[in-house]
Amino acid sequence: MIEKEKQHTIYDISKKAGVSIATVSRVLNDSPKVSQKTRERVLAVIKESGYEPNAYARGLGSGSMRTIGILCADVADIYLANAVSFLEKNLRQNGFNTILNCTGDDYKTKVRCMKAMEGRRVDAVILAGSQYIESTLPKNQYIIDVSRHIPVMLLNGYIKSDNIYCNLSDDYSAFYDAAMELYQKGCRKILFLYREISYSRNLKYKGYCEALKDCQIELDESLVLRCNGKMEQIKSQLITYYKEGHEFDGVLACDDELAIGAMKFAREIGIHIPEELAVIGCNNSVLSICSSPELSSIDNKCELLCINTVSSLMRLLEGQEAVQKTVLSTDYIPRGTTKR
Amino acid sequence: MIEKEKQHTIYDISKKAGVSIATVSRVLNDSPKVSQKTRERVLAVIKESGYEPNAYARGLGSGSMRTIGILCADVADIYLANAVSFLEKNLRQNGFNTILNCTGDDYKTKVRCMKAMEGRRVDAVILAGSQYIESTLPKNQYIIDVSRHIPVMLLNGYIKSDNIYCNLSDDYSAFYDAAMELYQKGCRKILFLYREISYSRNLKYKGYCEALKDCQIELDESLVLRCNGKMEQIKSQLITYYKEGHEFDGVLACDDELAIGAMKFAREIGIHIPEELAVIGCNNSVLSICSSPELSSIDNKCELLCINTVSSLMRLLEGQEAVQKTVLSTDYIPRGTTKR
DNA sequence: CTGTTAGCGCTTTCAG
DNA sequence: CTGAAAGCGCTAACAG
Repeated sequence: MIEKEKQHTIYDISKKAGVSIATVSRVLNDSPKVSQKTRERVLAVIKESGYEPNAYARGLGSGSMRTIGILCADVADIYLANAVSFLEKNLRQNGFNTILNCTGDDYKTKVRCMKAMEGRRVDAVILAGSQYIESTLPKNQYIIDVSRHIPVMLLNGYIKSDNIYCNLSDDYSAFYDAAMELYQKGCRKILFLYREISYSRNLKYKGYCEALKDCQIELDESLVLRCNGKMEQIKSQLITYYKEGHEFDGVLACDDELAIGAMKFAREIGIHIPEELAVIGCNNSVLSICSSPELSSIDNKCELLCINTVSSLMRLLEGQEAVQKTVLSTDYIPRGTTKR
Repeated sequence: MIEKEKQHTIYDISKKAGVSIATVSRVLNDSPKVSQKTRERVLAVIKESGYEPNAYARGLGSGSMRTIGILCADVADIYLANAVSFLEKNLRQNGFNTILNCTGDDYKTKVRCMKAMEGRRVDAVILAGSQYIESTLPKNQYIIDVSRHIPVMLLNGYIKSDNIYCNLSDDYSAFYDAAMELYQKGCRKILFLYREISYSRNLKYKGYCEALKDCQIELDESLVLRCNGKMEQIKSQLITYYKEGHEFDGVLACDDELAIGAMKFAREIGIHIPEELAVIGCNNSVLSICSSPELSSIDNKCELLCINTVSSLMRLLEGQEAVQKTVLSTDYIPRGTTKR
């Protein structure tokens, strides 16, 4: 273990440049009230010594370390990975760093991480993914608590409360339209696949139900199936389900992995896609173009959602107003699994 | 915009609990020299008021905010997303938060982000992915500079220098073996697909070359192809390449997406996989099981790499020694694209 | 334009 | 076991 070299402070710089620390601070913060000459001298010293201002001290002094907290269930999830990537890059362009927490689905962990973000005095927190919205109001209190201090941005979640700002994709319409699409392709028994109950899942489900209703198909609850785990498990779960005697000619899945799991099930059983079974996924992830036939999916405009979120946030942080709820419409991307 | 509620400080707590701030601080840091009674009283006040200690101030006082910086090219990349997910969860279990920067491939941005991490006085930085190692030594100076202050952990990169610790998968052997596998399946013209030149890519390439040599196949440089972009672009790039008259009966790709791009090319042209063309990818990502046939791939033990990295780091931060270079062997995962 | 100085909220000796 | 007080490195009035 080598000896840590001590890092320079503003005092070192001020001494070397022959000015006060205030002047150095002004230079660091691009204050206009520094003469060109002084500024240059200070900058030269800074460059030469490789000085980086201590962010803690800056944060303490100014009340902000220009940091945003992002919570997501797991960045290993493709959709969330994309979201975090867009968010982080956007935030950094605006001069903010991001602290990331992958909280998983455990409620206690979510709450703990959220509280910890407060301790770190982040300037705002972004909750990415609808997993953060609990079905009962009191369980959402942990979000509202934080919003009393700093803005909370929800990505694909909605809570109506002060200082909470929501950007979501129109999952309801997306699934209404997708179910309609399947109906028009001739499907009459449409399997609805989901993972966890979540705010977003419920909207999707409602869209699905409403479409069935409008097509005068009675809702068959046995066609609403919850799946867990990775591809292989999804597949085998469906095989079991099928062998129990359930029949279906269409699949509407809450994410692309579920949809591909269904395709793998079909291949194993010998059901033809799209002739005997049409499939629509969601998120329009890279997975959808890996399979063959390629998977029809729903593009929920992740990037746009993220851009909106960051720009709202920047506005808020500058003391301006922002819209509390923005719903973005989605695009249906037809591919091979619905071709007939 | 609502009024930000002012957050509690250690003074509020000390006043309410009728003790000095030093005592509160001791309670916060689990110091043994506080009487049980006092501790309980203080804890009660803390809980009741929802107080969270200010991390900046803590960092300033103690010299550490228990934060690790992670740089990666892009978390939207499946492999890196997995790595970041494993790293973050592991770090948090050890009481560390992580600041994430998706730097992209631009050298200047990498350097800037690395310097910024110093300013934030992170306790260490982890460079995830071999994109951070430049081919010429002076360009790696920016990494060495930081390592003078804090440990730098490389994931899939190697620089021999003090206070830099490297965990890598054995890409050389992985690709040597994979090329051998293709040879044994009868391939004689093996296309090597890569994206950027990187430390890892070079090892893979060496493995490929060495295997060819041992099989007494002369290296055909026209079979070493650099691809860019997403699946569609990879596919069309290969179509062009093929139409230019290049022939090959095997593909060895530096990541799964490239491999699947090759599969899509083959499907479009009408080349049968695996009969006429065998394909091996790398990373054993979820993509490899989405395609049909499923893609043979190389499992490079991402999780193990991350666990090792974090545990080395924790050891270092406690002042203990750690191994400077650890190479993990990989697993070849045979699937449908190499079945003959 | 520049310097002085009082915090920011916590940690950490040093006394008691 | 507990408290007082000196920093930690920077920001932001306030004076000049």
